[in-house]
Amino acid sequence: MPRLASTISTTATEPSRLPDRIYEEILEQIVSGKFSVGDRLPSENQIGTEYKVSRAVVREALSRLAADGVVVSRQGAGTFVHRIPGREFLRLAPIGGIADLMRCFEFRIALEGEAAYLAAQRRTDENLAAIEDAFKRLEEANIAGEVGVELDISYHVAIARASRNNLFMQTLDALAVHTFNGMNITRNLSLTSNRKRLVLVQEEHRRILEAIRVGDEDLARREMRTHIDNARHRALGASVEPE
Amino acid sequence: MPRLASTISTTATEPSRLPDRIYEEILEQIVSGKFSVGDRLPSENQIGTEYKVSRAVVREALSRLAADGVVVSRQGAGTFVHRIPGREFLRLAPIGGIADLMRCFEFRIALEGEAAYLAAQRRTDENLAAIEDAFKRLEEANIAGEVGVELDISYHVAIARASRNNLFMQTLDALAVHTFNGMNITRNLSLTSNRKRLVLVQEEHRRILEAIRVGDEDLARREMRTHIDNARHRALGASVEPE
DNA sequence: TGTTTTAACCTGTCGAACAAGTCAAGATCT
DNA sequence: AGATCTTGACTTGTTCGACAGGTTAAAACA
Repeated sequence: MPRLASTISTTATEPSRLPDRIYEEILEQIVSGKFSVGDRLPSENQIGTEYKVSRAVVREALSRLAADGVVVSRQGAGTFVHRIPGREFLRLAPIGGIADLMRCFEFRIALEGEAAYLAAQRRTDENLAAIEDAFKRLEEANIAGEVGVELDISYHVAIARASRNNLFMQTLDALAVHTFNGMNITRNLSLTSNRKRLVLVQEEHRRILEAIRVGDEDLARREMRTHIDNARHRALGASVEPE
Repeated sequence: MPRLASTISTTATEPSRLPDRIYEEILEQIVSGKFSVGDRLPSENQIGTEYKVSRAVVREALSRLAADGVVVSRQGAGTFVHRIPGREFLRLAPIGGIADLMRCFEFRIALEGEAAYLAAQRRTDENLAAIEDAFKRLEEANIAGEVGVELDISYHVAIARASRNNLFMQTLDALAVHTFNGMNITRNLSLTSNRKRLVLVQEEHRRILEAIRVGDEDLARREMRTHIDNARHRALGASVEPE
């Protein structure tokens, strides 16, 4: 049975009420993987001793975690981990052939279009810097003549992150293999058949980035949807017509 | 200054822990309009006296309401109403509080809007019949004064199915499980008190259904997005601007 | 060996006490 | 007379101890 850490975090953003601190400490321990679903937490008295707070404070924190569905308490037995937030809520079945790939593009148009909209609305300077960094790395891969699929994914993930809604991030993660295949096709073909195409793709990336930079939400959404729709056509043009 | 009601609800579905009961009682009072934003609640001791519970129980309940953003407590001054959620909030019993609920709504607007678009484009006669069946069942539940979360989900799932893209289905299915896992379904009864709202929601459902029937893709998307956005506002209600 | 009992431990609740903070009324100053 | 300061009552935040009700594993019993 893992023990909770024995000191309260001293980061500058910690809340001022003790129950709020203990809530976040315990939550962090659970999210970071120290406990699995079904594991029993230390007793209220033990937590109070470790963190040098009274049992009432611990109870408030645990009460909130219970309300969040993260733990369940059973009188006499203890408090158990019930659900770990932030863990992936979605696992997608493996895709089949071309038709599935097309469906994946279609899904990404909805998902990433909206993520770009929210990114334009909410991005922080850090978020923007991460997108710019990914864009720059893509630029370098283009110049070096490398495929850069993973860099392309990084660019898209940075935008999903800037949406500041983890559901978008997690869904994109679940789509990773599907996304990889789609990007792999389009970037390989662009490399081998037409360098002009890479320039075009990067221009689309640049347009999305600019819309997010200036905070034009509708434009960001539109540019992202167009970009993925174009990618769909690029992949489609390279393959046999689907059923 | 209005006083809280002096008895604990005796409905069959009340939670078993006292702090949970007090939480719901106070929340119900706030949602039902007994307090306005900025109003001060009775003191902890007063609430404890009225409900015949100890102050520790009251504190746990208020701590949760504070975490939901519904109240703010100032040491020495009292506890004040900060935000009044809509009635829908009572039903949804957000896991992780208001912020998580908002993220979920946001995500659904993106995905279900697009699913409705594709459903309008692609639905078969069978798909349409399934949506109509779900709609009819919702109608019957409304007439009978029952509220079926599962029926509502069924309606939305039937539309996602008509998109004929399994990624939408899988994702919304996972989201429903994620949202309702551990959800407190005990507040369904609160919804029966507002028939006007049920009529309004069902009209929105009907509009989506019609758009899908006639194959108007953009209208279907728009109506679905509006429907979920409205649901968001019904849940979150009027509020003081967040920090 | 299977069943029952028991003791240690756990969460749920209560109540008292003290610390820190708020705020309005009264006292004091200009 | 108006502005400022002081004070006391009240409030929330936290600690502590006690008891009630429940769990569970070990010990006792048949």
